[in-house]
Amino acid sequence: MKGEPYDPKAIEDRWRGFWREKGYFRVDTARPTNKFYYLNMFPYPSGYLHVGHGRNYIIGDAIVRFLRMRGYDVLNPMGWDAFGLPAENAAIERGIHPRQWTFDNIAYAKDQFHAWGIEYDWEREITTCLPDYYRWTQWLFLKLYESGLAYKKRAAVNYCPSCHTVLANEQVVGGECERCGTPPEQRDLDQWFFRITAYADRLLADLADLEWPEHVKKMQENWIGRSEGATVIFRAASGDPIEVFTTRPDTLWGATFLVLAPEHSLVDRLTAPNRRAEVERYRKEAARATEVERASTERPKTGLFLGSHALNPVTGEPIPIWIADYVMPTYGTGAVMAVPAHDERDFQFARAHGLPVRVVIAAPDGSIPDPGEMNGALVELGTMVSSGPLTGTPGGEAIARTIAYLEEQRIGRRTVVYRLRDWLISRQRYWGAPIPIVYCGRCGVVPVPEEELPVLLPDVPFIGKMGLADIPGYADTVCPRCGGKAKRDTDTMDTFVDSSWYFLRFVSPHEERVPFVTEDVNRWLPVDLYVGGVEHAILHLLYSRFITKALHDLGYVGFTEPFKRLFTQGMVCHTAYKCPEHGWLYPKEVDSLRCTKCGREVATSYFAMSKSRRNIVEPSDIIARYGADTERLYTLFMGPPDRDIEWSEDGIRGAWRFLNRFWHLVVGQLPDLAGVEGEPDRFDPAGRRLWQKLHATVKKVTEEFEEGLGLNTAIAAVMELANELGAYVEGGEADPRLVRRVVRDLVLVLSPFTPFLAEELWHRLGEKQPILETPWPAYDPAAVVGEEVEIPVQINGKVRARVCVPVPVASDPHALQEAALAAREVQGRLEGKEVVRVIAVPGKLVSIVVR
RNA sequence: GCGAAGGUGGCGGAACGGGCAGACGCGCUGGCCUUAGGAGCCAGUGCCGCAAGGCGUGCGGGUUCGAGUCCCGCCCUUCGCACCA
Repeated sequence: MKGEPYDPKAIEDRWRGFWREKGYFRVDTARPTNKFYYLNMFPYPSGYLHVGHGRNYIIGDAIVRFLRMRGYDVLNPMGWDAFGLPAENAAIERGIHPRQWTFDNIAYAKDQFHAWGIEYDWEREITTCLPDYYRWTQWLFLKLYESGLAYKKRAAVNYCPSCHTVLANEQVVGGECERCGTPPEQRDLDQWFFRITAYADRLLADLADLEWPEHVKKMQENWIGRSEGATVIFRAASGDPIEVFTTRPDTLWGATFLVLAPEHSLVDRLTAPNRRAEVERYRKEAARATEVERASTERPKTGLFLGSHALNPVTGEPIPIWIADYVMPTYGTGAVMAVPAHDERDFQFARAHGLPVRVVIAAPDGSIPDPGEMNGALVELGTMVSSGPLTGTPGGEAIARTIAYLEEQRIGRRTVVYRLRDWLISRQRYWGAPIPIVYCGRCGVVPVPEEELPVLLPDVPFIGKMGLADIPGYADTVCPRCGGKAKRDTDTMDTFVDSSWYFLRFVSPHEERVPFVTEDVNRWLPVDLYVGGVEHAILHLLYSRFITKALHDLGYVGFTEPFKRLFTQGMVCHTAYKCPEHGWLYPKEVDSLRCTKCGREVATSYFAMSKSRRNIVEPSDIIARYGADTERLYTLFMGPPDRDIEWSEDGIRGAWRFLNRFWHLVVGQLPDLAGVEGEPDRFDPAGRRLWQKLHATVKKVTEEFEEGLGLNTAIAAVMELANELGAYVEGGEADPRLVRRVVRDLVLVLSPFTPFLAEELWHRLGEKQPILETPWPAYDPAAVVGEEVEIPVQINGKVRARVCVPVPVASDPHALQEAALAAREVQGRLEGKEVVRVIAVPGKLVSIVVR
């Protein structure tokens, strides 16, 4: 290859500083004319960012550059989710303070963004671990406290013994601690909760209006888990009322026993004296079983009779009361009425323990099965039988009429139950925002007055795993109300509280009197496009929605949803090597698929990049070899942004080669383009094809940015155009005005993907106005269509010929049909055949059926 | 078990509301250039076949002039949820 070589290092060093100097990524939030709030989920600063993290921000930077060229005032801020356990754990390992570890990482990550050509308005930077931010996290806590949405209660909570702290329900994933994989223990502790359940119905209903991926909405819907049914009151022989929740009140006449969770508060009172020892033993075992064991469907249903009875409120019959660990203490009322004939779990339980089965719903065919013969529950709705006054009620009305009956008889009521639990936010760790509460012997629980915020994290040398309770003197304070001696709450808040409102702070990050200015956030939010990983589908996204709604109800914001449109990008996977003896290996520890330490064969597999699997690719290596533009282009090209993709060394070379070809193509044309002005107006056939391709390409790229975000195909389209331009200039007789126009537009449409290369070539083309001040190229829909189209002709369903016809002919069915039938190739094929039918689809094809 | 997404060349992946399957890129093959190549350039590349032609989008049916795309019945993968009463 002749000519000046493509030197990404020199080019990238030249332009990186330029964009920052020009302040292209700053926006005046006070006076937007055409606002767009683009937001990437902010990173947790845990060491350096790898190319997988890069994907998120590269997608964002490309979109933001596009939007700027389209004339939007784009707010595209960045910050750091800087509190949290990993910082403490890393600090313990390295013997340094979490603050230092965090700020070192932040400094490094900022350099990485800069190297990638990803620019933000760093004057808007938010760091959640700084007092000027967490002061407002504490303010948020106080507002929720004042309105009754933050409360403290003693409850059985998940405690992670490895992380030394309690966890929210959402942070127990598949029965394990979300962070470290340890199964949490149940502990009875006094903890702070946010009353997210008060918003369950709205969190569910408002999903409908969000432009979010369906599966993410579904996950939230499942998590909230609404079910409709009835509460029914049974009365124990002791006189105690036992409330149960059921979605099938119509089966009440078939309830032949009750089952309580072992933790149910009435178990003590309902246990017969002679069964007490056994019951205690069972309860202990249930408490010991992990959540996963207990929730396993495989497990046989164990249970124990308490030795007492309750009355079925509609039949008046005494039925036995059992406890069983398949009944969850936290769902519904923690007690169920068992209807073995019509519920699969109850059926299994009844069969296992010899309990009676009574059929009260007819089978779909109208028959009434013999309970002794049944080998499964009859769960479909059906006509009620043997059900006292409601006997004969058809399945469609059964539930509603039973509820009406229960309400009339005052033995039950319509009830809606949610699976969602209140959000447990206390954490017994150091690196978080202290809970701004004081406990006074005289005044009780006293919130720290707003004007005394922030309650500062004590600045102490970091000596290991500890919470604020371990720091001498921290808890000692005076009561803000009476001035007497008092103790501070020694817990910090879940870091998801920090991130549940940061998108508000970005609009006015330096505001010192309030966390955000209502008028300003109302102008900028909801976020127009929020991009991040699907791993936050429930946690962060649900919490943020809740906090937004709460702030709305308190009058602080005028909107009820934080993120109008959500896009979840896929993860970047890479080969991981595992030696049977030495565990995960770095690629350099593997030679010919054998471990260099022990020579044993290693297992290879693909996983999302992570430090623990030692399969990350470092951006600095890639940038040193190929430049940031190549990494950016490859990252976007290798697959659809919402899907997981596999990083490949060969693939990145493809991107590198394309940029080299493009560079040489454009640089090679520069001498011919000097002084060329004006738009092309007359075309030869090759020129006409190129002209059409140009408009089609601009259209394609524009639409991908505006709609589906299929940036991989947008890049493919740009490559096609570049290839065609190459062929056109090779072909001789090139019109310099056309070449100039195509080169210009190519550089512009490529600029969101490879901004350095684009800016350099743009400059060399003699353009005075930097790319980010230049409008995105327009396309002419008429030119996209072109003047002639090739129409395939099918004979009996197979493509046998192609005809080239002018557009007006192609769009007229009759003319198209005639043109196709007249074509020589077609004629030859039709000889001796009878044409049965001809279908001409304008602009698409002609299909001929022959016999 | 329930729900969602997906299954297309050797690989990553294209294909707007039924209308040319395999765009773009990787890899591979052949050639050119080079002292050299993990560089570059040119050509080829779904499969079978010398060819004409035939076969091809997980499997089996169906609708249609025409199906990767729609319908019915399965299989597999991934991800959620999972004794939720």
